[in-house]
Amino acid sequence: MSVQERKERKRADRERLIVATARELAEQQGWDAVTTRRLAERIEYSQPVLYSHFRGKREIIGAVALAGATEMAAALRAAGSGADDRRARVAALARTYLEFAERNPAVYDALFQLDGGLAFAREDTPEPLKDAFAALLETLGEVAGEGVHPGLFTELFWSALHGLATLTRAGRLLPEGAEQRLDLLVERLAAL
Amino acid sequence: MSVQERKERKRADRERLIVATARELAEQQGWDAVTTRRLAERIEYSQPVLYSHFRGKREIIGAVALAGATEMAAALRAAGSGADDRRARVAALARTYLEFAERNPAVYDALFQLDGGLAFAREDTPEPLKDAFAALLETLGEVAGEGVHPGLFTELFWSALHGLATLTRAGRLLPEGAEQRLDLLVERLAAL
DNA sequence: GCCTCGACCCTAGCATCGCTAGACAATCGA
DNA sequence: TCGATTGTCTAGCGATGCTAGGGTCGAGGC
Repeated sequence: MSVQERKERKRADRERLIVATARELAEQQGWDAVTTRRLAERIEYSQPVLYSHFRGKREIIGAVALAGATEMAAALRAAGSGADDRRARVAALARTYLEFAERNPAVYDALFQLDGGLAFAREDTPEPLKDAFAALLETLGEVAGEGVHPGLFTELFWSALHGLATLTRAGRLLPEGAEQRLDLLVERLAAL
Repeated sequence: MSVQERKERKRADRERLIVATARELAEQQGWDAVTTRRLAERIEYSQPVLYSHFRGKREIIGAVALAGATEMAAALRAAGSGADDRRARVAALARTYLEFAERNPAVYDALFQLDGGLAFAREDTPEPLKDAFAALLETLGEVAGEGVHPGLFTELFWSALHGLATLTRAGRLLPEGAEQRLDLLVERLAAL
């Protein structure tokens, strides 16, 4: 069985390599540059190998998204840990979210802009995605305010963050006002 | 000169036909289905004709976006006119925005998701885009609150709307809570 | 130690994409 | 009426996602 195991390990390694390479390429040159040919060349295999791991490009994007979600959840949890009062915690959370989006645009796109074939807001939603939302909920749930459903409030706050992230990166909002918009968001939306 | 004029008129007609057809096709089957071949076939001309009007597919998307922006601005202005108090006006504005996004997903994508080669938040931003933002500003500016820059507040509110629109349509948010999220947004963000 | 068989991977190719060159036809001005 | 210009089409280029089919190489039985 050792032979079998070794093979499986190599396969798993290669799959991780594919995902990591796709992410790297996407961050460097954008998702448009992530073609199956280029990706295959970078991992030093032929194209069909990709299709032995994933159904198609969509699934590769989905895999990058899942890996990114795990990372994002961790970052969001780390953000609030240092702060003492709720206001600072919420502000840190929001700032961390926007920073993550800015520093990992390709991953952010894979998560929320592109079609990675992932299910959202459902029973069969992959665990990392649920967990990332849970990370938001942990901090935001306690500033939802009297009689407001924590989940619903988190969805709204998240939407605002998502809007800021995407519009800023697409050049629809100038980066200059970013800090002020963030302050205003926390000030108004959170029930402190 | 009449001959010249007739030609120019025909050209302009055809250009409008291209934009309208692209929009129609995109709304029916999504932007992926809007290929230069299919579009050419629908307008009953060959592909190169498209390139005599537009530099490429990007510009066609941009043209659809501009037409949509004009329409959106009109819808947003009409939204607030009926309401008497500021709260109702803001709520109507937000509802109209989200409805427009839901009913014209392809146009909304052309405006804010896809690359139509348009300049935003700059001097040379096309008039329709500026005007759509101005329509938001007219209603939202007066609920920005004491000492808050109206433009900045509008940007934030817009971001929230944009986040709600895109996340809902992408299946990231369930439509069930839409009404409550909208109410909460208006309640919290606007200084009434 | 050899030989068979199956897992693995690559070459080659398909349909489709955005875009363009060059030939052809129609129309205008002289 | 003829030449030139304008307009349009056919055909094709490179690139895309994806797949079929053949070949290679190593594991396991004798």
